[in-house]
Amino acid sequence: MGRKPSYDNNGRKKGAWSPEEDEKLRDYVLRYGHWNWRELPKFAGLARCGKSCRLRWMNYLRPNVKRGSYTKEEEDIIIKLHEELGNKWSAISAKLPGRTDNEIKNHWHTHLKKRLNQNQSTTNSRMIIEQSNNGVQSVSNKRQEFTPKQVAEDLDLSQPPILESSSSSEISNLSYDSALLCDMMNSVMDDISSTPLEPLMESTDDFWTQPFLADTVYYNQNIDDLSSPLVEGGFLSPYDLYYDDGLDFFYPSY
DNA sequence: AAGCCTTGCAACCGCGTTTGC
DNA sequence: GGCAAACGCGGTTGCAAGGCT
Repeated sequence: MGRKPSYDNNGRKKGAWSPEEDEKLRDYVLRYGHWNWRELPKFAGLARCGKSCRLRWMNYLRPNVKRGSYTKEEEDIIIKLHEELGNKWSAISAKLPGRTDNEIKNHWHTHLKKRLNQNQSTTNSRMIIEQSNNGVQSVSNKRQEFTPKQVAEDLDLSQPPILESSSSSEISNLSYDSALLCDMMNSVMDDISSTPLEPLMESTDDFWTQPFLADTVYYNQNIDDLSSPLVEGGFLSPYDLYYDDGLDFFYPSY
């Protein structure tokens, strides 16, 4: 998948990345970090623009980027966070360890949005059928559209423990409209109420709020494996490296 | 088997924000 | 405060793979 490799007017390569390019970029960033994306490709020996390098690193090469299918828990978190944050994909990805904003955005457009739309249309269809059967139209039934946000608000998703403890008698007291909405979101709600989101989110904050630290940790673990001399690796060091005790990043010394 | 259509996702593009001078 | 460069984000596009006819 992806785009055909091509070159822009400046002779910079566009399109799909080759394994060799990936290797160059990965090795370079693991060695030196992303000190300046614009200049980085020159030093790394890549005929790419900095933006392209950054994107490739962030979405594909970065250590701990999780590939593969989403778990239901992850999908539920995305749905819930999308209700709260809208299309703030980077904010959503910050709560999902190993998932990138681009990946979440793609997954949303190709899977989750579709799934929600199906649930929505199913619910609306059921309402129409039941209305015609009963000949009854309550005020709440007149609502044209049922967005997940409305459901979340109606059912107070911010307090899952209450839902978890809801008894069947309580549910029976809900209005006709709310019951249908409940039905629509049941699968989502079950997971949200039974999955403690906060600990998961808290546990991921440390990693995601310190992405470069994570890179550096990876670097520290693997620097010895990159045994070839820097210049032999096909790229140039932008600076002489040195560590300041107690600091976790590099200082350039031009 | 061949052509067309749909799907999934990598990558690009434009623009707003942040940072440094 | 103003400006330019760099960064980061979100929307959009392009294309390969698989499904369908």
